[in-house]
Amino acid sequence: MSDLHDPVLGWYDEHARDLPWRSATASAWSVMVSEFMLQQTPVARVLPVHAAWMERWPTPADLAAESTGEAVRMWGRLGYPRRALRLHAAATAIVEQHGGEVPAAYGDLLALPGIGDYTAAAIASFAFGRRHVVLDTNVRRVFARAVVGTEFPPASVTRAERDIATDLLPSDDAIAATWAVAVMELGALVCTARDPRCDACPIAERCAWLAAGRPAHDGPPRRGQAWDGTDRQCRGRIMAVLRDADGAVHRSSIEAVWPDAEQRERCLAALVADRLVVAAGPSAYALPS
DNA sequence: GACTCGTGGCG
DNA sequence: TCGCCAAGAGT
Repeated sequence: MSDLHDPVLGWYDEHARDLPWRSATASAWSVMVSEFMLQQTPVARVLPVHAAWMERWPTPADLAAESTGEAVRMWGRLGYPRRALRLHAAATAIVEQHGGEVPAAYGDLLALPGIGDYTAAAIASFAFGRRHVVLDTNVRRVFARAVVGTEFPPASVTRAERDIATDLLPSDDAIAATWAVAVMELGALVCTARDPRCDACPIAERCAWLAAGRPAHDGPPRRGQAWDGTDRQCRGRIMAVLRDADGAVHRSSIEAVWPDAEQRERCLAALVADRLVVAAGPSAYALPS
């Protein structure tokens, strides 16, 4: 299995994108901000927001000193704005519990809001060069194809996947960290979900899926995410109104973007419960101050 | 495990 | 056109 290392590492050395959070001078905070923003969000959309964010809040303390509403506003249209809330909460915890420095230990990272197994391993690995299994959707797809021989990984992370990733993880910390980002990059650029570029793949000769003739996914159909008319669409409309306003907005402005009163009120209440929105008077709402 | 939670680009 | 998908986490 370890004969995958050299080709992947060599390919990465030649083809890695020059992303800001990968620069030699990038801070751990920059890496952490990028990981929050990249959760379920493509790199191209993260780039400008990450740059603006780091310009305005170069350290965790800078963000922690701001209101959560400003964090949500700066988050812009990245989606899943609760991530902005969690990033703000994580920055606050870093100031209060870690002297303002992003912790390097996986366990300390995992304890922060908005950080799960993937993000904790990613920050420890990418920002601090530590040896961790970094299992994201890209890595899972690469291993599913190259090692298992299936087009896609299971719906949720399995023990078998973790075992494969653990077996393949180089023993040296620094090499393991590069390996982690290299496999992820291979999944993002070559071993893509749709239309993979096997002709450009450094491990094509060792890929079980390619050797099997690229068999199509046969498991249960992977259900897509409904959107039209959902609460998420409704919440998004409401958040857009509040983001684009200077201060509080009258409820009539919110009513204008979602005709279904029952759903609108339910979503508004949920947004308030989530602390993404606060009531600003009897019939006005705003981002939290 | 199954659901929920935004947004927009691409084939 | 429209379904699929993008460096997941929390409940």
